[in-house]
Amino acid sequence: MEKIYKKIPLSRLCFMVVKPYFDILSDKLKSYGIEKTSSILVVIACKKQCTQQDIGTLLNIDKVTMVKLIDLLVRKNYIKKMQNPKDRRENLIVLTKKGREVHQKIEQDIDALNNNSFKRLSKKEKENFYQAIFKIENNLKNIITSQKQTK
Amino acid sequence: MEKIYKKIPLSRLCFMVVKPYFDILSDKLKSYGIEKTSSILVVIACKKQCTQQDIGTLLNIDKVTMVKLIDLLVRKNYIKKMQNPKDRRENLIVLTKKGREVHQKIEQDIDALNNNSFKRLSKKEKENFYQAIFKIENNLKNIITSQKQTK
DNA sequence: TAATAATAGTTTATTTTGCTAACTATTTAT
DNA sequence: ATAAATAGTTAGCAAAATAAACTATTATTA
Repeated sequence: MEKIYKKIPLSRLCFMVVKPYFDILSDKLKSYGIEKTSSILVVIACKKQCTQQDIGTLLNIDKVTMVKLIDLLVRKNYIKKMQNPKDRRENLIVLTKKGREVHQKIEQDIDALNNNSFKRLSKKEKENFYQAIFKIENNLKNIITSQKQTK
Repeated sequence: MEKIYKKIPLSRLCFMVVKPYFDILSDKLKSYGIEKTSSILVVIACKKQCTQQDIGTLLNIDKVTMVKLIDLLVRKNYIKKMQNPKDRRENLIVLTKKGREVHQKIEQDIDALNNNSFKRLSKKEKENFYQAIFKIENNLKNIITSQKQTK
C-alpha cells in the first residue's frame, strides 16, 4: 500500500491531507463564514499590518483571488483596508475589533485541529514534518525559478 | 516566519507543496494529456486490476469525478474498462499496451520530480515525512468517522 | 422468495473556483 | 520626461467540485 504512495505524485499524496483537513475545519468555522479565509485572518493577526500582496506571497495566493477573499472579510466586518500614505497603491489590511475577537476563537479551533492531526507523532516527528514541508516548498520554488530563467 | 506556518491550517500549509508540485508536473506531462490523471494511471499499473471504486478510495476521489477521469483515460486509449463477470456492476480497469508505455515514461517523470522535491532531505527525514503524512491522514479519517457516528 | 438495502457506475445540472487579460492609479527606473 | 514596474481591481471564461436522481446489479432479510 505505502509503496504505491511513493510512486504517485507528491501533490496527490499531500492533497490527501489537505482535503479531509479542510472539510473538518470548514465544518468547524462555518458559523463565522470564513471557511476559505481563515489562513488570511491568521496572517493578518500575526503581522499586524500587511498588504494584500504580502499575504498572497506568503500563502501563495494570486492577487485576483486575494481581492475576492479580502472583500469577503471586509463585508464580514472582520478587517478593513486602509490606503498606505507612504505608497498609495497599497492597502494596509488590519483587523477590526470584531475581527480580533473572531481570530481569537478560530485560532483555538485551528490549533486544536492541528494537534489532533499530529496525534501519535512525537514532538520530534512533528518538527521534522514541518521542516520537510519547508524544504520541499523551497526545492519546488527553486525548480520554478530555474525554469523561468531558461525561458 | 515559520511561526506563522504553525498557526495556519495544516491544509493551507500542505497546499503550498501541492500547488507548485502540480504545476511543475503538469508542465512535464502535458504532452500526454494526463495532468489530472497521472496518479490514477500509477495506481492502475501498481494494482494490475482494480475497480473505479478501488482507485477512488485509495486516492480519495469521489465516484462522479472518477467517471470523468476514467473516461479521459479511455479516450486517450491508455486504459480499458471491462465488466467484471463475477460482479457485473463493476468495471475492471486495465492498462492498454499504449497505457503501459506511457506509464513507464510518466513513472520516471514523477520519480524524478519526487526526488527533486526531497533534495536536501536525508533518507531518514524523507521516510519520516511519509510516515507523518500517513499518520496525519489516518488521524483525520478517524475524526471524520467519529463525527459521522455522532450524527 | 419477494421485497428491500446497498453498491458500482453514470448523467445532468448547479455552483464554485481559478486563470487570463485588460484596466486604473501610483511609484520607480532610465 | 518617459517608460517600466507594482498594487489592486474588474470582467469573463473554462475547469472543477458537489449534489441529486438515475440504471443495473448484488446482498440482505422478513
